[in-house]
Amino acid sequence: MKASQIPLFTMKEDPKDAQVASHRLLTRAGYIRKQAAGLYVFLPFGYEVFRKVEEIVRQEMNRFGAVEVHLPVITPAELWQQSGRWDIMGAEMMRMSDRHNNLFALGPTHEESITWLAAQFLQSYKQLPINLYQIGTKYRDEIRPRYGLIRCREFTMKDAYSFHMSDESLDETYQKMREAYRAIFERCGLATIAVEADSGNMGGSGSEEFMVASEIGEETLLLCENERGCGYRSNQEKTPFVPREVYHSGEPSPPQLVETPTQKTIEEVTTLLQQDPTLFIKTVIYETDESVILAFIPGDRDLSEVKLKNIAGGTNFAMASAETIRAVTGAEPGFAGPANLPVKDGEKIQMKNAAAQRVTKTVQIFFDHNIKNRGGLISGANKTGFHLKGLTDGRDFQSGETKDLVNAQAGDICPRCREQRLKSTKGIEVGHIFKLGRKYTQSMGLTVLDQNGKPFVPTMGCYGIGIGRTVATVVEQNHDEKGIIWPESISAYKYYLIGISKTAEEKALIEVLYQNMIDRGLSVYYDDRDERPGVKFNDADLVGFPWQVVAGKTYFEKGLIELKNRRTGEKTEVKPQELN
RNA sequence: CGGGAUGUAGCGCAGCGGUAGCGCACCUGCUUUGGGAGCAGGGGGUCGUUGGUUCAAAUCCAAUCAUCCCGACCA
Repeated sequence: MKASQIPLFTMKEDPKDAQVASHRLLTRAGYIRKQAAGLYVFLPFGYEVFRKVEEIVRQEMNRFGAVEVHLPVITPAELWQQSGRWDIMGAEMMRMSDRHNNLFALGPTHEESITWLAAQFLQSYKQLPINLYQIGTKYRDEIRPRYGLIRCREFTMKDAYSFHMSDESLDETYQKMREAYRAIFERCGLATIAVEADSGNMGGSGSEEFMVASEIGEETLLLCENERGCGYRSNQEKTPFVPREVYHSGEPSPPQLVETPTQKTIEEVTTLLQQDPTLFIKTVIYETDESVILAFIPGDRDLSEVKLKNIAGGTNFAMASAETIRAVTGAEPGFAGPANLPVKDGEKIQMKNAAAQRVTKTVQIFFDHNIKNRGGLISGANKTGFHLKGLTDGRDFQSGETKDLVNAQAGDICPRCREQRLKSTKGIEVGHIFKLGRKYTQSMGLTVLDQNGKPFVPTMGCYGIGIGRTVATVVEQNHDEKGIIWPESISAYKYYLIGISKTAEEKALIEVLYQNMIDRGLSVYYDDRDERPGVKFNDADLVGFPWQVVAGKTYFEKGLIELKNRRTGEKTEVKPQELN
């Protein structure tokens, strides 16, 4: 292809709304263009790369036994209502209606759709296992689209869904998908880290995420430290908390009220009372449409919202409003604690919601493992302006069956080997594999007949890769101050041909060289613009094809071209026939 | 949705009550041609939108929309 056929869309200056390397460079080099927040046009080079990634994904999925289909982007509301996600998905799901006022959603994901499809033709255990996938457009009305292709509202995902008669069969496919994912990312030139992950609102049991280590990563990963480590890798959301040192009790004493008129945070109260934050009980209050949730955790640590949400369940999980806090503690926010709490676990209370309607919510109370059987603790007194000292589990409050509620962090003990410390790194999620279980097959009513002729509800797996995000993370990992450095496997073109000619005769010679390369089936982009050499060199570096071919003086004199490796900068003079 | 910031030519920006400007890009011509050329000429903007204040608004005020950054969702 020539510049006169596919123009370059390069820019000299960074667009001001692009913050991260991939967004900046993909825009400047003319691969993508933003049309609205989280909505991007793929320009010719960008679409070429996109299709290369897609093709690698397709090949590997096929190789590992998956079958490609294509599902509609517009999905009828009934499917979502059947699974119960029409309400749960909330504003993230873009909705629309047709001329008959039938409701639809622009599919943010396709579990319902594929399960509906499976129910159309799956009848017998003999048809299982089966793994169906598609490469399709998804719509998610993200609260905050960000970082160019990394977080879009319209994006392309390869999503695969497998159906099985047994957990063993699911496990087998799950392992195959894991291998396929490794192969895909490796072929794309991406270094990924597979970590244990939380399943989020997808439901199901096991799941792993494929992460690309990056400073702009939105996930925190915890890894078992160094070579002696056990290899444990997990998303912080999922990592069980194992404290570095056992939490000890404080001085035993009867409960004592202390005045803390303005001190609300743990930090303020520790300063006032001159006590270690580990002796505090931090109270965190959340609410859902159905319940008010109180969590009690060690004062020096942060609550894991994901863990709490998974334990508590419910819809529209969010921090409790000040009004709710007053309703359950009888005090202003900042003075809540487990002792003298006016409400009990499981109690139903009347309160007003944000729309000032009267609602009934159930109180749920959870204690972290590290509160159990301890004494001499300090916490809010459920009385505005006061805290309580000398609190003891079993006497002043009942921790009952405790939970893991705390976010693990770097420096904590590895929950698997229980020896090494964890270290942390930031990561971008490019792929995610789940063991989904029967959540969708059950709700969508998918059954097949088993060996005994009895109806059986198959179990499911699902496996996703963000195509555009993969492109973006490749750029995050492969660039320098001059531009992008594409791995050969997904570069739009292999060679960037720069002709430097002073006369029409010379230009004609380069044209012949280009034609020869094309005739030999080489992937080459010829910059035939009438620009000065410097302009072309800079654009070649910016768009980042792996090899630059310069045809100039040495070509006219000796018939040799200069071959430059974009990554290493290494230059050699070769005969054109040597290119492949 | 909360907190912060920004909307002026394709891109990056200045102007902050008195006729709309700069650099790059673009068009024409000449000269140039191995790391973002020079000269000369030229085209292009209802100053995000709506309303207000004023003799006069890009500029002041209000509302609204959009975009970006920081927090809760996800490939």
